[in-house]
Amino acid sequence: MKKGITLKDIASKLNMSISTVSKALSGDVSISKATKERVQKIAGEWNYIPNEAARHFKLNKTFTLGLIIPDLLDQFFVLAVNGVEEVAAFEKYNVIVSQSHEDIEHENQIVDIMIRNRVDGVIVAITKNTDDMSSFRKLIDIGIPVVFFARSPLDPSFNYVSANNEDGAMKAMEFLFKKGHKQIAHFMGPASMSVSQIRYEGYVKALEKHHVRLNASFIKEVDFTPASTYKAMSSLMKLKSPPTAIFTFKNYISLDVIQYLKKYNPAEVNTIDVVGFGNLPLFQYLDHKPAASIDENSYTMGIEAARLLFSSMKLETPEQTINSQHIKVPCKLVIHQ
Amino acid sequence: MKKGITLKDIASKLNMSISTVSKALSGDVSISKATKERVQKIAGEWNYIPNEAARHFKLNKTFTLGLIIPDLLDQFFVLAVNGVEEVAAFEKYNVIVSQSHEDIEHENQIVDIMIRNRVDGVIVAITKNTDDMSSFRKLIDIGIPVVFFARSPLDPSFNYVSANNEDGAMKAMEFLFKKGHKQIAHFMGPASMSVSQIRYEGYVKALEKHHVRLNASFIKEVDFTPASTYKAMSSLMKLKSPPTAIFTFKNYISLDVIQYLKKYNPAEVNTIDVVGFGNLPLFQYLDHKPAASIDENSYTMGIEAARLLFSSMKLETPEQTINSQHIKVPCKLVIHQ
DNA sequence: CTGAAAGCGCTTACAG
DNA sequence: CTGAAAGCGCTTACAG
Repeated sequence: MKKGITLKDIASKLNMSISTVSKALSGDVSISKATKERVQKIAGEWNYIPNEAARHFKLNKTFTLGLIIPDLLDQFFVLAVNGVEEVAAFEKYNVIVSQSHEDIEHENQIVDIMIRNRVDGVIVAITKNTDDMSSFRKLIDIGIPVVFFARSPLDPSFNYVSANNEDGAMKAMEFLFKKGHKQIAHFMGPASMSVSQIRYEGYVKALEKHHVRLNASFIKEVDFTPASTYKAMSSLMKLKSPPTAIFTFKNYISLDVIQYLKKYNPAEVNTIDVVGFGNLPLFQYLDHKPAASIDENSYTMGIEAARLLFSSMKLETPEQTINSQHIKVPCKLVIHQ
Repeated sequence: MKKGITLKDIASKLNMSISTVSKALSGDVSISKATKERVQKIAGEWNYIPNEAARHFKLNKTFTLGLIIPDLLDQFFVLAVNGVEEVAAFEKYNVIVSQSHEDIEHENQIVDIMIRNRVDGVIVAITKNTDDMSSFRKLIDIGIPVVFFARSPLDPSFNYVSANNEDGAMKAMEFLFKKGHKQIAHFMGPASMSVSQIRYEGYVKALEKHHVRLNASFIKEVDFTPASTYKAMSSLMKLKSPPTAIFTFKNYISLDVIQYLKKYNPAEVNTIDVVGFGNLPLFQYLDHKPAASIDENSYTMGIEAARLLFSSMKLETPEQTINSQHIKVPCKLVIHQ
C-alpha cells in the first residue's frame, strides 16, 4: 500500500486544522458552508479516500458483522447471506462471511478471528455438531451481540431466528394426509440439533391429530450423507408394510431417497411421495421431484436475523440484552409439478 | 464493545513496559524466556485478545483480501471462493466476499468500499457487462494488487487466472465429433465477455480441424436467462436441418436447452447431445443430463488466483508488477451417465 | 535483555 | 465558526 492522501495533507494545503477538515468532510453543522466547499473541492481533486482502518481503531467500532455459516454450497444458506447483506448494506455495515464446513474446531477458530478483528456483531448458523456454546458465550461476555439463525441452540438464553419448524412439519404432514397417506415415515436430522427434535415433534403431533399410531420403525435418524439415507431406505423397504410416503428433515435427503428408489425400487418412485424442508432452485430441472417442499424463507430469516442483531447492537447497556428474543419465520408449503 | 484487556494492562500488572509485553507476545528473540513466560501466563489468565483493528492501523496493512464475485448462488463461484479461502487461511489472511449480482454499479461500489477498508489485495470475477476497467485501475494505482479470474478482462495488462477456455471448447467439440455429430450448434455467452469470444474461437477451430463448414445460423448469443435460451432454441429447431448437438457456453444454458426440448421437442431430448462448461454437483440428480461437461476446476482457479495475488503483494516495488501474469488452468472433459 | 518515545489517521470534547 | 490537544492500542527503531 502506498500512503494515501490524509486529512493532514488537505489541512496543510488549505492552511486549516485537521479537526476542521475532518468536521467539514463529515458534514458537521458547526463548519461554515464556504469552508466545507473548499475542503470538499480539494478532497475531490486529490481523490481523498478516508482510512477506515484508522476510524475503526479510533471509534473502537469496525462497522462489520461476522456471519458464520456451515457451507456456501448449500443454497439455503446463500439466500440467508443475501438477506443479511441486504440489511447490513442499508446500515452501511460490511459483512464477513466464513464457512465452518460443519466442523466444530473450525467454527471456534472463526469466532476467535472475529473477536480479534473486533466485529460489532455476529450472526451464526451453528454446525450440526455444535453442543458447546462457550465460544459464543465468550462473544457475548465481551460485548459482541450474537444472533443464531436456522439452527437454533438448545439454550433459550440466546437470541435466535428460526423457521416455524413445528408448523412447517405439520404442513408437510397435512399435505401427505390430504393425499391419502397414512403410512408416513420420517427421516429426522441429527439428534444433536434442536431443529431435528422440533420437526420430529411436528411429525408426532400431526400423527396424533389424525389418530395414526406412531410406528417406531418408520423413524430414522440420518446425517445428510447419501450413505446414511440409503441405509435408512434399505431398512424401510424391507418392512412387511413399508411406508407410502416419507417426510424428510430436508430436501437434500429427499433427493437421495428418490435416487435410492430409482436405483433399487423403480416401481415405487412414482408412488412414494416425499416431502421435506427446503425449496431448492434446482428442482425446476428434475423429472422426479419431491412431491412438495416446505419453504423456510431463508432470505427472510437472514433479514430478520440481521435486524435482530442491529437492534441488540443499538442497546446501550448489556443488561437490556438479558431478555433474549426468539423470532419465528413462517414456512410455506410449495407443491411441485 | 466493552474495553478489552490491552498490552498496557498487562504491562502495568507486571511492572514492565508495553514494548516488552508486545515483544514477548510476538515471540521476539530479544526477550528473555522468563519474561515471555510471565507475560504469556497473565495474557492467558486474563484472556488477552489482541486488537487487530489497532494493528491494521499501525502497520497500514489489514491482512484482508477482497473477493468480488457475481453470484454465490452459482456453485461454480463458491468452489472458487473455497480455493481462495484455503490459500488465504494458510497465509493467515482474512477474506471478505462480496457479490456484484452482475451489476456494474454495485461492482464499483464494492471496489470503493474495499479501498476505504484498505484491503491488501483484490480478486475479482467481473460482471458479464463490465467494460470500464477504471475502478480496478484505481486499485492498482493506489498500490492494491488485483487478480482477475474466470472472466478475464480484454486488457492484457492485468493479472488473471482463467480456464484454458480454447482447449476446453475443443475438448467439448472433440467429444461431440467422436460421437458422430457434424451438425453442431454453439450457444455463446454475451459478446461483451472475452471468455465468450475465446470459447467461440475454440468452436471454430474444432470445426476447421474436422473440415466442417461453419453454419452461421448455428451460432446464437444468449445472456444466461432461460428466455434467451428458449428463443435461440426455437429459431434453431425451425431450421430445415437443425443441429444434432449443441455446445453451450455453460451448463446452466444446457439445462435450459434440455428443459426446452422436454417441453417442445420431447422426441429429440434423447437424440440431441448437449455439452457445456461447468460440471455442477446437481447433475447427479438429473434424469436428463448434458452428455458431458467441461470441468473448469474452479477450486483450482481460486487457489491459483490467490497464489498469484500473494506473489504480487510480496513484491516490493510496484514496477515489478508491470509484467502482468496470465495463468491458464487446464479443463477436463467429464462424460455423464 | 528492557524501556522510552514516536507515530500510524482519525474523532471529539473543550476552549476560544 | 475554528483549532489545539488528547487519545484510541499497537509496533518498532533506537538508546541504554
